[in-house]
Order: sequence, then structure tokens, then C-alpha cells
Amino acid sequence: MVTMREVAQAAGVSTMTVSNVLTGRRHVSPQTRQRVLDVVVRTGYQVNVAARSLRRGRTGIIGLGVPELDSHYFGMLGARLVARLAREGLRVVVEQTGADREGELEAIADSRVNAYDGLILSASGLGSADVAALAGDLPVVMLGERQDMHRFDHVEMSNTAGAEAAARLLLERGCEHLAVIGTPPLERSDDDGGHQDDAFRLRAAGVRRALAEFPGATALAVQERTNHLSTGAALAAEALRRQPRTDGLLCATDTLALGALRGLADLGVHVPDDVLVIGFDDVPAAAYSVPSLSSVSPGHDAMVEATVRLLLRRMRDPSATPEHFVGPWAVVERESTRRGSRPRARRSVGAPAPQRS
Amino acid sequence: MVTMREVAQAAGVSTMTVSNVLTGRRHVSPQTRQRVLDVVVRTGYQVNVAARSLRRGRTGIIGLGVPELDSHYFGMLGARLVARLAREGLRVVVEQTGADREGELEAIADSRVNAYDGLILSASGLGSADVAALAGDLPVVMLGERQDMHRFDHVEMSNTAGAEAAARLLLERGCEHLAVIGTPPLERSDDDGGHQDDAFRLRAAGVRRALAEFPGATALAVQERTNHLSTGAALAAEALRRQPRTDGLLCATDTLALGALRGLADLGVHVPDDVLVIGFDDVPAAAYSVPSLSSVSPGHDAMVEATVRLLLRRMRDPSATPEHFVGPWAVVERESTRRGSRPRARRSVGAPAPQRS
DNA sequence: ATCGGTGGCAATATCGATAAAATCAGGTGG
DNA sequence: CCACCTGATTTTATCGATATTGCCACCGAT
Repeated sequence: MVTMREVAQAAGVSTMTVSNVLTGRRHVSPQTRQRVLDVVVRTGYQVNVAARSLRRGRTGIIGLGVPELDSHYFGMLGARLVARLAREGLRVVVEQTGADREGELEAIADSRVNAYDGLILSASGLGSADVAALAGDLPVVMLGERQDMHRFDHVEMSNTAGAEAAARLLLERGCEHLAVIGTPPLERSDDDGGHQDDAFRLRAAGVRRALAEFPGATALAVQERTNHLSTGAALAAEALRRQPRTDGLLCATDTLALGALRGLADLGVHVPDDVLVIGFDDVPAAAYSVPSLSSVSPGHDAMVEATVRLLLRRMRDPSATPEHFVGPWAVVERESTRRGSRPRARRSVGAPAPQRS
Repeated sequence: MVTMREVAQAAGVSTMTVSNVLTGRRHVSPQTRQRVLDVVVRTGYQVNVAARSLRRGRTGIIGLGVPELDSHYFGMLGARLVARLAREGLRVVVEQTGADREGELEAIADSRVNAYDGLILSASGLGSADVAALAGDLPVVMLGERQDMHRFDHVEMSNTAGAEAAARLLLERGCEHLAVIGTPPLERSDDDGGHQDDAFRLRAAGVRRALAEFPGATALAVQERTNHLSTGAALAAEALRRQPRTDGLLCATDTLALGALRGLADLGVHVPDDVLVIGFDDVPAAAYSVPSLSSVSPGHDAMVEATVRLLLRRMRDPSATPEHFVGPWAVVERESTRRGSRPRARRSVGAPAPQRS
């Protein structure tokens, strides 16, 4: 491993000059610079980031704690954040927390955090006190809605309003017996003081609010703690078993909704003719399922932008007043809630395919 | 930031003893250990990983270079590798290369690599010489099939054999006019010396091999350089436009296949009655699409296990002879290639849902 | 001729932890 | 009673880069 000292000797300068050339900070004469660069190229020198980090006190690495990486939503979020932070010269280490408290504690525990210049955390099982204790003075931006995170910068989506609009859409389309997949029971009050899965509880609250305006309507909530396609399929089946007259399915995430579409297909239930389905998150795959999935879009771009902005701000000024950003949202309606949208006439086997105009 | 020296002073010992307590290496008396641990807990001390890395010469971080993180396949792969390497006490930094040569060069360039103890690289546009030059003496495991990577440890999947089996499945089911989505033209010879997208070229070779056994059959290949759902939808439409009699669709990846399912639905083409569809990778979503997607499963567990094994081996012994692991594979047949599998009878609106038995 | 200013570069002192070697106390066998 | 060993702990010397300070030469201005 070639070191800066060796480069310096080969170029006939001091290590400090090499450092200055590489970081471009101080005044270095063009010929000296060129001489140093030549040696750097020739020897294949690479700065030792450990030494640099130690001396500078910064690593240039941001930790991203998410429940899972192999989900539509967090995969997309991770990809966007990685790309966006790269533009700021920051790299991202993704920590999979597994959506449980232990995993989240582990992810921000001990030595791990001090390798980071900042932390973006999508916590579901962690309280404010936990995060505060473990993160120390590390700049933290919390993702997702939590009720007790006032002391942190916080980027949330409009869980309640978005879910309310989603439920309203189903009800306005004539649904009378909703099933809500992935949220806690709707009967729970808003202020029960629980700290688990706030986002899902708030989405449930939105549904409750919409239901209040449609007196005849009923709703059944079924939940499991996982967020997989298989969970969505299983919960859809359970919902229809427990409430056979279900005619509208509101899913807490698009992943659950996409799984539910499959679960309904297994039961021979047609979407949207028999049951309307709407999801939450507007992941890319939602536009490409069959039928395509209506969803609440939380404004990913705005949220990523806000996350990065808040993080950079706090890294510059650790004592800034915590900011609370609420992203825009919109209901994106697709085939899964459009009653009229039957599949087009089936092409007879062997006939020419329709032309794209 | 509390330092080890401060802990040592507070506990009345030397920094070395604190270090020994924390790493558990040397003989430390129980009472001294306890005294140190008390101070550590009380002060909230955390080791400085930059200093540790500098001194130890290792970081405990593995770089993972993948084309994109927000795809079914690499999202899943990343999640598995992160989880698996965590068990070895190693963390993973994911680098998104964007599937182009520049991005891949960037990902393994300069200072980045020397922050890693090892590198797992899924390269598509990089040659062996590139990787060798940039990675230097860093332990590298290459993922995906490449023809010129003999000097590296290498975990590949059976692209050719898998694609051949997939094509054979379509042909045996009676397809006569295949469309191949996402591969280069089938006419190209195996040994054209090109270095781009080897995996896809090898998959094309497999298709060609299967075709040779079915003299009447034809095949059209359409390709774009991206691997998104939208690409799959667009290419499916293009294939049907250019070859209207297409009755079998073989997609180079499941992501393309899932997009193609949507594209076919847009055209009113029914899968599997009008066109059979098969993908490659067997991502989790393949089992949950409507219709569910037949696919070539490359044995993810075995590949992840082999990747980790080869990486750890090379980290221990940098001079080990490069090993070439070829994962098992299997064709997983689902609805998209099962002609008989019509959707079940549609439930009439309002009728009770079928019971799960 | 002197003085303040500036560009170009080097010497020094860390950043915080740890490997390796040294020290030291307390038994043990001869 | 001493040489010797072993476990417990400390001392010393880095790992490689960089912030800081300082030095020197050279410039125009007074």
C-alpha cells in the first residue's frame, strides 16, 4: 500500500504539499502540482480514508436505517437517497433493521453510529428516548410519522389525510364493506399512547375519519406485523373469509396491496368488478400490476429532497430548531378502483396483435 | 466525544486495558473488567472506528456494487447479502453503478475501495483489466457470468442452460414464434469477443440452442439497455408489433417479464391463453403477479452462500486460486406458461367469497 | 532602503486506537 | 532463598493524513 509519505518523497515535496494538491485547498504552483499528480498516477496512490477520517473527524458516510431493503418502498427510497446524497459527496450505508426494536437498536448502537456523519432512520419500534440516547449528538433525520419525535428533524408523509382520501375514494365508488389490511383495529382511539407502528395507526385513523361520513359503511381491519407480498395475499383471504361481503380493500402499503391482488385472484375474486383495491406509497410496481393499482402517492421526490435538506442543515448547525416536514400527497387512481375498466376484448389465438398507434 | 483515554483515567487504568476489555482479547481480571465496563456505560463511550480502522488496517466493511438497488433482483440480493455478512461481523456499503461503465468505474475508483475489506461486484460493462487495475489487491468476488474473469473468484448462474430450459419449455408447450426480450440479437455468435452484457448474451445463446431443436420455430429479439418494468412493457409491445404472430415471450429478467405482463394486458393480449411468458431470476414478486410468472430460478441461497464463502476465503488467503462457482438452477413453472390455467369463475358481485379450506 | 503583504512550501503536533514489547507482582519448583 | 514462569497491566511506537504554524522569497509601496 503506497502511502502519502512515499508519494511526497518521490515528488520531492512534503506530505503536506501532496495533501494540498489532492484536496486542492492551498496555493500550490502549477509545476509542483503536476509533478505530484504524475507520481500519484504512476504509483496508483489512494488516500487512506481511515486516516483521513480520523484526522478530519468526519467520514462522509450517512447511515440509513430501514426495516427492509427488499421491499418496493424502501428499495426505491434507498436508491433515491443514495443517488441524491452522492451529489453531496456523501455515501450511504444501509442498515436493515428488520422492523423490530432489537434490530433498530442494534442498527444505531455502539460503534456503528460513530462511523456516520449522520443518520436517516425509519423507525417503527423505537421511542424518542431510545434514539436520543443512542444517537448522542449525531445528526438524525427521522422518516415516517411518529408522534413523539419532536426533538428530531422529521420528514413524514400525510398518513392520516392520505388514508382518509383513499377510504373516501372507495366509499364514493359505492363500497359499503371495507376491509383494511395492515393496520391495527379501527376502534382504537387516536391517543392511546402506544408507540408501535405509528404510521399504520395514523392511516387507520384516516380510514376511521372517512367512515364517519358514510353512516351505512362498515370496515374490518386485519393485521400482521410483516410487510410482504405473502402477507398481503394471506390477509386479503382472511378479510374475505371474515367479512364475505367485502367490496373494498384498503391496504396500508402497496406491497400488501400487490399481494392482496394476488390473493384475490386466487379466490376468483375480480378486481375491480367485485372488489376495489387501493394501496399506499405509490411504488413503481403499482403502475405495472394487472390490474394496475390505485394508491396514495406521498410525493417521494419532495420527501427525499426534504430529508437531504434537513440532514445537511443539521450537520452544519447541530443546534438548529428541529423541523417537521410534511410531504405533499395525492391519490393516484388506476384500474383497481375504476369500475368500468374491464380488460379489453381478448385477442383470439393466433390473430395479429393490436397495433400501437 | 468521550475518548478511550478518558475512560482509562476514570477507571484508573491504561488505555490498553480499556482496549483489552472492549475487544476481550487479553487477560484482564474480572474486577478490572467490571470497573472499566462501568465507566464505559456511565460515560457512553464508543470506540472511534476511524482510529481503529487506521490502526488495524481493516474496516469491516464490504462494498457491494450493483447496477441498481430498486430492482426486484438486486434489492433481494442486497438484502440477503447484508443479512448474511452481518453474521460474519461485516457491514455492507451498497454502491449503485447504474449499469454503465462509468458508474462501475466510479464505484470502485479512488479512495472508495480502500475503505473496504472486500468487494462484491456485479459488473456488466467492466472488463477484467479494469477491475484488476482499480481493485488492486482488494479481495473481489464477481457476480454474474463473465467470460474473461478467470483471475477473480466468480459466482455465476447458469445463464445459458437456464435460458435454454426456459425456451424449451415455451417450445414444448407449442409456441412457434418466440419473442426474446432484453437480449442482443440471437444471430450473434457466441465468440464475438464483445464484453458487454455477457449474462444477457449467454441467455440469448441458450435460447438459440433450444431453437435449434425445433426447426419450425422462429424467434425475434428486442433489447433496450435498461431493466425496468416500463422497459418490459415497451419491449413487449414492440415485439408484438414487429412479430404479430408471437405466441411465446421469453424475458431476460423477471423485472422485464413483469413489465411485459402489463404491456400485454394493455394490448388486450391474454397470458397464457394467447401468449406464454417466462422470466429469469425468480424474484419474490414473480409468485405474486397475476398471472403468476414462470421463471428460471438461479438458486439464490446457494449463490449468496458461495459469494460469502469465496469472499471470506480470499480475505484470509489473498493468494488462493480463483474459484468459479456455478449455482444450481431450476425452472419454476407458474400460471404464465400453463395453458389450461384460466382464471377461476368470477364471483358474482355481492356473493360470499369462497372459503379457504 | 525599509516594511507589510502574499504565494509556496515544510516542520510539527496531533486525531484515537492497538500491536508488540516491557514491566511487575505473585506463586513454584529446586 | 533464588531462578523462573504466568497472568495482569503498562509503556512505547506506530497506523496515514491534515490543521496549524512558521519560514522564506519576492513584490510593490512608502
